[in-house]
Amino acid sequence: MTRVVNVLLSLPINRLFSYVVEEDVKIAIGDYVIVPFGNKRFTGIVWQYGDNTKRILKSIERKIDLHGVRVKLKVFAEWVSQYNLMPLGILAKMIMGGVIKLNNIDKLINVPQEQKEISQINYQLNSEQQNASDEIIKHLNTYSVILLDGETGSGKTEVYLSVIAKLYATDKLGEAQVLILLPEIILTSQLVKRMRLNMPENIAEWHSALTPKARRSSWLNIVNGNAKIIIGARSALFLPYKNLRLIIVDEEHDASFKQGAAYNARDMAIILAKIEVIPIILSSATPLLETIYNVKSGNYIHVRLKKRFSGTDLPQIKVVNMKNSKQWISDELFEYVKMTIEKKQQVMLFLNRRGYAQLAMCKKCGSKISCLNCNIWLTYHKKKNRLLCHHCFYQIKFPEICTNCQNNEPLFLYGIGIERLLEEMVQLIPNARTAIISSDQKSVDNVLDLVLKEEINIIIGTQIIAKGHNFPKLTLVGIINADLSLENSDLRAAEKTYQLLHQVSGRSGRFSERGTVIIQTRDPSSKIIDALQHQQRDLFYDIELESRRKANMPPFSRLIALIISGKSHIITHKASHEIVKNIPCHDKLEVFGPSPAALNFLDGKYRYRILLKIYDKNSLFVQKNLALWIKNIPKNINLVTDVDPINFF
DNA sequence: AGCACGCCGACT
DNA sequence: GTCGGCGTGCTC
Ligand SMILES: [Zn+2]
Ligand SMILES: [Zn+2]
Repeated sequence: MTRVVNVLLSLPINRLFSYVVEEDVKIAIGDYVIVPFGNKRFTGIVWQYGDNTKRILKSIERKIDLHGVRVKLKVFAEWVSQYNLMPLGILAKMIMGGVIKLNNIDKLINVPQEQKEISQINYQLNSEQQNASDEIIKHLNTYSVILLDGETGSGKTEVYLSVIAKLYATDKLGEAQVLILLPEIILTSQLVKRMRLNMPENIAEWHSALTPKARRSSWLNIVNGNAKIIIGARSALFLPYKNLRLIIVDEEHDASFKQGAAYNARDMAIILAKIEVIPIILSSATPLLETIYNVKSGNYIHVRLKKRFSGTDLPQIKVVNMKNSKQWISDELFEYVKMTIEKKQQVMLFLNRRGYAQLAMCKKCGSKISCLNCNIWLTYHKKKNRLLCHHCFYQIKFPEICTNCQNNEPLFLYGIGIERLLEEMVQLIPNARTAIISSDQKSVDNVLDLVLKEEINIIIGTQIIAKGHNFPKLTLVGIINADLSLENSDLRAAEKTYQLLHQVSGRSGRFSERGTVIIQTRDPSSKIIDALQHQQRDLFYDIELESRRKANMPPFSRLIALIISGKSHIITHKASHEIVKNIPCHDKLEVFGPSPAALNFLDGKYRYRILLKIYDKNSLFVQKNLALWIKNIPKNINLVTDVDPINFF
């Protein structure tokens, strides 16, 4: 009898391919194999046993002699694929970590596997850390979600180390592995350095920027169990751990855990913990609203980690009403900046808008210059003297005459971006030494260096300066437009503003004297601003939760967004309606749309959006039936699904 | 994802 | 005439 197996290839295909296993070949589920595919060869994972079909099958070329994928990881991969509506093959690729490739198989299987010694973990806990650690340790033997609720400066790393030490002490086989998931690549190297002091031989780093050699070494050590602590970015979730016993999600509120329409790594980490029946620690000083909701519902365990010297360094928060103001920088902010600089201290100004001006408009005919591919205005960048589209790559030289009416007066520049903010600051304060930290910069290290050397006294940024840095001289933070983040169609806009303020408060004057935060807003009486100003965290969460409850938004429902796009407006519009028509009535499902997407024309394509609201917590009704609903839409229509979306572009 | 196949516009 | 653009379909 010929044996047949179904193999998962690391291609973006949501199906398996059947192969014959030759008589003398030993193959088990989970094995890595090389197979012929088309006129090429590929690596894949034996996913299940198959039946002999009528079709003539090719044979498995050979098995790669490595420890195969465990059943629980397969279950996890299948769940992630189904829930997030992504092809299973993508998960094969992430499991293999870009390491199992045809040209380097021998570098994987012929390496001597020396067993590395496990070093003693050294740590010191203060009483607050000890309490938190004791509380977490109670839950180490089963699936549980623990919120470690504490400030950045409260020494969470020490708590992690103590919990990890306890885990190893109770692990008889000495195989336990711990995954620490971080939101951004830049953060990994800091923590890796810190952890290597403790366990020089047993730390593995994982993220997309590793060199092929480092990647291979980390992957092998994760598979063979030499790596005990794995510090990684989101893709580290899918690696074939030998014996994963604990997951720690650091800064669980961070938006980087979900990238665009892709899976949410923080949420998937919880699923992995559930499948592996292991504990997961979510750590943050400003937890997600959803996390707080789950704490209140008794689903998550709440462990508080208090800061030792809290109270003394809370900044003073001043709210400035900009409602009828014609200026970008209020008199209050100006006075404070001037004062701070005179005292030889540093200022940070935050404005989430790149470029110089939001749009350019003709003074005579009022025509505004927009992108040819997208339905948005072009942003003026003064340094380049160009108008750029922030949603595609379109850009033009700044025109000297209006293309609409040939008027040769200079175009009027409307709105403010960080370049213009910098210019105004320099005009207002002659001895300002400024630097920009913008989200389109590749590295901020040189700027941070200048800040630390005090060669800069005003930092202007679109984002909060790289985490994990302390600036003792930074005593004033100004938020130029607090309303901006509340209006950009983001489910977590209010939360993000709160997080920003919190980080900023922690940043400002952490050491020497009391810092000041100035918030400029057009709506100073809003409840959110009020809760922020008085740092009433519980009040903030209560207000936000109540507004979510009223709007039936998450965590009181779950969302799935469908973005339908195509080059023809009519066909795209028609296809969107067709999809909605195909969705059956269901008492736990509400359908909104189709409506033109917030970006209704992007990159040369018309875009419509359908929003599905699901009231059943665990139902996969949409995931299971979507293929049926979209079966008949034309081939030239593109569909993107965003499960649990956070922004609504 | 690749890669082949095929159909239409524009250029020697 | 044919060269090459990409839209479409298939890979066990
Ligand atoms: Zn004009
Ligand atoms: Zn554009």
